[in-house]
Amino acid sequence: MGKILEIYRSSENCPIRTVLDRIGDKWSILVILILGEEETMRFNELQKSMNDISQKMLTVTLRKLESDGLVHRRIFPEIPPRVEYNLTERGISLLPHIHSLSDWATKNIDGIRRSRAKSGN
Amino acid sequence: MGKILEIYRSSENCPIRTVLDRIGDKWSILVILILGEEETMRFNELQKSMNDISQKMLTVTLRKLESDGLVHRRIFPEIPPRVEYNLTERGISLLPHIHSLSDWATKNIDGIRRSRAKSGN
DNA sequence: GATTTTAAGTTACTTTTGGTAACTCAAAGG
DNA sequence: CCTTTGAGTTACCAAAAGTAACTTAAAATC
Repeated sequence: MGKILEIYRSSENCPIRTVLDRIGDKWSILVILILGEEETMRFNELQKSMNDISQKMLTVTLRKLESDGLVHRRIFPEIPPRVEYNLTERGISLLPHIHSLSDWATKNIDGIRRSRAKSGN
Repeated sequence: MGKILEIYRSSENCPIRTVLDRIGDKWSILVILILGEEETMRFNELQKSMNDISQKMLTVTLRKLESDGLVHRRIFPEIPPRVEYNLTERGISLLPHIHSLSDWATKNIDGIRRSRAKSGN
């Protein structure tokens, strides 16, 4: 029995699940990757660059990332409002791991699509 | 504008999203990590080691992983039935990336918990 | 000076995904 | 003949994600 499995069994306090439950949602990883490329972005810029996320889901996603200390939110007291987002130190430290995942995805997507087709999607 | 963002914008065929939409669900990464440690496991062994997944969700998760060619399913024609699961080559090639993510999670969990507490969870 | 535009959200509502509990199947054991 | 066993289904209920319309206050347009 490996170390990871033992941690999992005490599932109350399992770090991996605590973290993955959050960034394992539909949009978080995407936001982190985008902010990793663009440094600083405003709300609408982010939304356009994701191109199919709703305002509500972007708000929810950013608030979660903010509360985990992965993304920083800076409000300018202007009208119309201006809010800028960027990765925190912690968010930046997560980037390479997500990049290695997305590199894997790019390399394996053809094989995966073929598998899905065989099994009737 | 980086390469990744351009790929995202053509979101129909984006490899990263196609893959993450699947393994970004609640249980897939967990199953992959466990099968990475135990080599071969039966359905009920998997369920016990996850400790709070329902039969239905384990079935659904395994079927998706199978159809992506990440997990192999071997049925023994016995009664009561016996079904053994293990990672495929492709599944094994994904393991190190998931491990690096979970190492990050372990290192950062304390800081993340502190952030969450500050923001009122 | 009334109307529209603008950025960054809310709110109320619908649809999809996840979760629970009970049921199935066919043979072996008591 | 009734229960147990492993690997699931099925029918049902709750939670998360998605949609469309609304909000807010100033500045720009008519």
